[in-house]
Order: sequence, then structure tokens, then C-alpha cells
Amino acid sequence: MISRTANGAMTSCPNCPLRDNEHFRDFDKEQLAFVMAFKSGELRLDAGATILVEGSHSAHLYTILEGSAFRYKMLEDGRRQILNFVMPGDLIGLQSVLMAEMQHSIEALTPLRLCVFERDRVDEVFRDHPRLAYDVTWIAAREERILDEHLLSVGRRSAFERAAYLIAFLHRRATRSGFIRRKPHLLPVTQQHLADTLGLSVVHTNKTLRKLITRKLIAWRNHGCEVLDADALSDIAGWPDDEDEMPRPFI
Amino acid sequence: MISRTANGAMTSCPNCPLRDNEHFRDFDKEQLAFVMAFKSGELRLDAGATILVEGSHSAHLYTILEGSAFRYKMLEDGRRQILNFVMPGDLIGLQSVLMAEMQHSIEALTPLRLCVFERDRVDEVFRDHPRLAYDVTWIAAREERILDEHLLSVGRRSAFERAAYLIAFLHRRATRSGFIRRKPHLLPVTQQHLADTLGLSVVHTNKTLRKLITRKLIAWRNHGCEVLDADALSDIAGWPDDEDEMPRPFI
DNA sequence: CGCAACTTTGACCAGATTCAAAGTAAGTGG
DNA sequence: CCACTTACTTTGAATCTGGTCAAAGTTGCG
Repeated sequence: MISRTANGAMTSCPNCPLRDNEHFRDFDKEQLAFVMAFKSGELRLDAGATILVEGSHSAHLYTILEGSAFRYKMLEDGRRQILNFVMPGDLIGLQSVLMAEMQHSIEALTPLRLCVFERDRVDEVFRDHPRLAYDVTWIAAREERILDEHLLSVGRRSAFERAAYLIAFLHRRATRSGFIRRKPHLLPVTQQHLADTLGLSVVHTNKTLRKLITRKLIAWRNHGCEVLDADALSDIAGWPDDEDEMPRPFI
Repeated sequence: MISRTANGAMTSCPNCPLRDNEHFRDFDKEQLAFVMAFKSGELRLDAGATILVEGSHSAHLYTILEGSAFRYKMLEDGRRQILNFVMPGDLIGLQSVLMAEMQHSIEALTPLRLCVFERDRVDEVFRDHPRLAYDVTWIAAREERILDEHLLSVGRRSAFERAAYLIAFLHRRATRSGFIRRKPHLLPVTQQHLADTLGLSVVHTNKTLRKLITRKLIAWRNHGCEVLDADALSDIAGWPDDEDEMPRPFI
């Protein structure tokens, strides 16, 4: 399950690709040493693979190194709600480490490369590395903030505003996290993914996206959405700019 | 602003009412001593008062001792989404302590009694009290989990299921936190509050609640909802029981 | 070439919103 | 104690947003 060499060598923390990204904060030497020791392996998964599943009790915590995934919940009859997307630098599995079990599943959207940490060693982080513990809490608070905004969106924005918000949101996160590097800016999602995030049917999602396409704010490509005017999308949604964002921590 | 005696004496931590509640975990002596020193005062607010406001940068962190409040966000044109309700034992203001500023507001639903902590001393928690730092993270993860479920509800449940879920949710939290003590179980909310949580209009919320009333699952009283059959409500929503819940931490 | 997955379109329907107005209860000041 | 106000709940009617169903069009892939 944990491949160290199969599809390429394991990345050592000092060479971590996240380290080159100005949006992430630097570690000091001691933290770096600890995280290197804390990291117990690397995991590669194909697109479509399930990383964590609702009801399970994972022994691991992961940081995304490369690729993207999404968190979702399902009702018994199959209705699915995508809760959030996961991109490089994001931490997953914290819920299953802190609480009894996962209450959502996570599926890879693209091929994925993950850092693996042992659940049993999380105590060490809190005991010996207050700054890293603080960062873990910060990361949890950030997820909360994102969910707040999604809830506002699904609860109170019209389908059109909601779609604009979602694409602007994904675009901002994808560019800042380094998930998307070069133009054109392509988000690798199907309309079904967007529908399940927006709380809409696929049919209506399609019709709503068509309006954004007509206005030349996005274009639809083979299995993906090209973002043409992210600022206009944020404007439609009334979503603030958040320019003063500080470099964010990751583990 | 911080009253120590005005409307009754300040509660000392060893006599904290939360301590009597089996659903909350106990502190050991050292933790208790620290929290006592960490607590810098007590705040009493009237129903309807705004505790924290979007865009502000609070110098405090609060734990609810008594009463209830709600977190919400608004769009520019006044549309409001209630994100979650806050009850005894809940921590508020963490976002503004960790990040630059609040991105939601909090308003008292009932008269409120809060423990006040200084933002500047949060570092001490992480530096010297790993167990408490862990608890703070746990509390953040719990909020995330609640938001996940709300998002599923607003995005994918029908109005009827959604209303049933929300009332079952509020009821479970209210009874476990000690916010509601004796029968009849009355939730002090208006239909406008429920509507803004459900992402529905007041009119449609009223019609939806009426169905629950007809089925004798709830009754509507003066400014409040009486819960008659919480289990039936959870069933309608397909919301799991969560019986094996462990005592939870608070600060 | 042909299947499988995804996107698009149209017709019709249901659930939810809006608007308007009336009913109810609690609270206030005379 | 009553009249008046305010806040909240209820109802009906008209309208609209978004859902469902069905079918066809695309694209990628083996």
C-alpha cells in the first residue's frame, strides 16, 4: 500500500515541492527534522481511488503532496454531497485520528501523491512541538472557515451565484496550492462533481454553467473547466478578495 | 463589559456547572489550575446581543457557560445563513484568534454567560498544556464534523428531512450540553432562525414545520419549538444515532 | 468500430419563493 | 386594565427556480 520506490523515489522533506511555494510558510530546522521523522511513507493513488471511507477508523494522517481529491458524504439512497476539495498542502484524516471514526469519505480526483503519518505519533506533535500543534489547529480552523462559506453558498446563493462562487473558489485554491501551474487554468472536474458540490441536479448545473460559458467567464473542455475570468466570478458571487492572505502552515 | 459581580458572582472553575455534566470530561488538578488562571473574566449578555461581528478582530476567546447563541454569515443584500448554534461547553472566537479576523458573526439567542480568555495567552496553552491544546483541536474538528452534516442536509435533503434533521440535532445538543434540562424540551428559536439555518424561506419553513406538527413530532409554543419525538425526527432525516459518544472536552 | 462516460437539450412537473394580508401573543404606556 | 404596538406565525395565490424524465449528441478509449 505504501510505495517508496514503485513509481519514483520518495520525496524527502527538504526537497518537498510545497516548500517552493510562497503561499506556504517555512519550517525552521528543528521542525523540519521532526516532520521528516514523523513522515512514515508516501502513498500514490490513481484517480478515482478511495482514500478514506465513512465509518472506517484510519491509522494514518495524510498531507497531499500532489494532485487533488474530494471529501463527501452520502445519504442511504445514494444522494451525494461533496463537502470540500483537497489540494496540495491539505491535511486529511484528522477527524478519524481525533474522533472515533470517519464520518465522510475521500476520493481521489486525479492521481495523488500523499505523505503518510502515523496516528499513534500525533501525541508527540502536541507534546513536543507546540508550533506544529498550533498549525494543525490552524488548519482545522481554516477548513471550518471554508465550510462556513460553502454553507452560505448552498443555503443562500442562487444557482448562478453559487456556481460562480464554487469555480472562483476552486480556481483560487488550485493556483495558490500549486495544483494548477500553467495556463490555461483547467479544473479537472466533471459537471457531476460540481452538481454534487452545489447541491443541484446535473441537468440544472449544466444549464447554469452554460450561462457562465455564454458570458465567457469559463469554457468547458474535455472533462474539465477552464477558468477565463476568476475576478468576474468572485464578483457575481459577492465573494471577498482575501488578498491579504498570509503564508499558510502545512505539516 | 466584563462583569464580575454585577449580576451575580463569577463562577470559579472548580464549581463550573459544566463539570457536573456527564457528557463533559473531567480535568486533572493541574489542568484545572491552569484553566482557572487562564480565565480572565466572565461576560453576561442579553438575548439578541452581538458577541462577535464579521470583519472584527477579537482579543478574546470564549466558552459558553450558560445559554445559547448562533453563528451566521450574511450576503451584502441581507440574505442570512445561520451556520451553527452554540451551546454550553462550546468554544467561540477561535477563528479570530488563529486567523486575521472573524468571517462570521455571533448573536446571543438567549441571555448568555461566557468565560473570557485572552487571545495573547493561547500560545501558553500550546506551549505548556499539550493535552488542552489537543482538546482545542478536537473541538475544532468537532465543529467541522457538524458543518459537514449541515452541508449534506442543506445540499441534499428535502425541506422536510432537513427540518427534521435540524430539530433532532438541536435537541440532541441542547439536552447533552445541559442547555435544556427539564421537560418539556423547548428550543428557544423563531421560525426565522430555523429558516435561515435550513436555507429556506420563512413561509416554506412554516409549511414544513406544520407537517411535523401534524405528525405530532413537534409542537409550536410561544417563541419556541417543543420536541415531542426526537427519535422519529432522526429517522426521517436518516441521521445516525451516535450513541457511543465519549465524554467531550471543553476548556 | 463500438462501448462507456459525460454533456446537452427539451418538455413537463414539483418544490420553494414572493407577495399580500390576516391572525396571534407578548409587551408597553396611558 | 385596556388600547396599541411590535414581533412572530399562518394562509392563500401567483410565480419561478430548479428537478425529473427522456433522448440525443460528444468524446475518449479499447
